[in-house]
Amino acid sequence: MSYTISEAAQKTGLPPSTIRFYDKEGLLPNIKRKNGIRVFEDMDLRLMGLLTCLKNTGMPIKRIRDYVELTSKGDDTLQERYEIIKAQRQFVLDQIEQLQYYLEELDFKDWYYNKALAAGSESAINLDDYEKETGKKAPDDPNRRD
Amino acid sequence: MSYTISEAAQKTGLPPSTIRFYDKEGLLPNIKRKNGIRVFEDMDLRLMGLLTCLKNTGMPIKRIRDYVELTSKGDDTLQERYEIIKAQRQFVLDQIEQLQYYLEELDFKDWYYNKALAAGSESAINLDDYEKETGKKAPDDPNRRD
DNA sequence: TTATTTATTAAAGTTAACTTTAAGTCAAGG
DNA sequence: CCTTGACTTAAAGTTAACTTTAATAAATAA
Repeated sequence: MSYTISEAAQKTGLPPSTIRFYDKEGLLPNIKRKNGIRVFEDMDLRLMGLLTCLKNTGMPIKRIRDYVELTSKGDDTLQERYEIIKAQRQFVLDQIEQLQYYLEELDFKDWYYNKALAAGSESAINLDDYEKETGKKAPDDPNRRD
Repeated sequence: MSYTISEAAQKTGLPPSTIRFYDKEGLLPNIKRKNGIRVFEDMDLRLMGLLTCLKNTGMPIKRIRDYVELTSKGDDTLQERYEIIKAQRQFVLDQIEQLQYYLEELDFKDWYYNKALAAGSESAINLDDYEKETGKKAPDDPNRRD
């Protein structure tokens, strides 16, 4: 199945301008052309899915291009490509861990505002209650007056 | 306890230039000054911790400033601040979910390159093996030739 | 055939979040 | 007192990842 750029945009969720930008940056090698107009195949759409994965997990475009270029060089580059994927996988694991840490900070704030709203004032809050009520340790509260 | 900007930088992990930038952007209200020089208190450092949490979970600086400004307006703004925190908390949950989805794509790639390296070539890979070996569904592979 | 829509390019513009620079001020050690 | 290092500001510069513009060409509908 073949697609125009606007169909590819539809299918991938990327605007046509971004697809052209990625093409120009070398992220989409071997896109076919018919009278100068890009013709996308399913393989291209699947590649864009991988690009989106790498991009949305924080890989810079330069590095994505490196990966794509290695891919087109064939089996000689398997090890190098594997290292890139492994590193990115670990990077995602680290990000999840960090987000889970930040989530705890926000959980505390959620508790804090629930308490404050129930009492009508922040000044009524006893931070020790957080550990008593949730079993979790309260993170440092910016509003605490030392 | 009081700190200079470089001590605050040390403690928060933010460079002094960034702390000054945040101050200028209104993210650090009421920083004390002594002869024009900033004097940071523990409360300020804890606020910076919250800023880092909000920033690193994707909140734009403008919105962080809104939140900080509401905070300094007192109990009248509790509900509004709570909405911001609730939304950010949900945003973090969504991010974690998305990262877990992308992780599956990278898990597949990890499997793929292990197989390819063992066989010495990508062409030897049978994608059906992924589901057989891991019980997980293989995501679309960009290298598949339809 | 003509009009409209969709495609193309190169180049310039945008945005967020800093960072660097330059010129000057303050504080501490010798 | 003088030098050295840390602090100050405003303003300009940087970077990544796009987006917009303008001018043009190809495809599609009437």
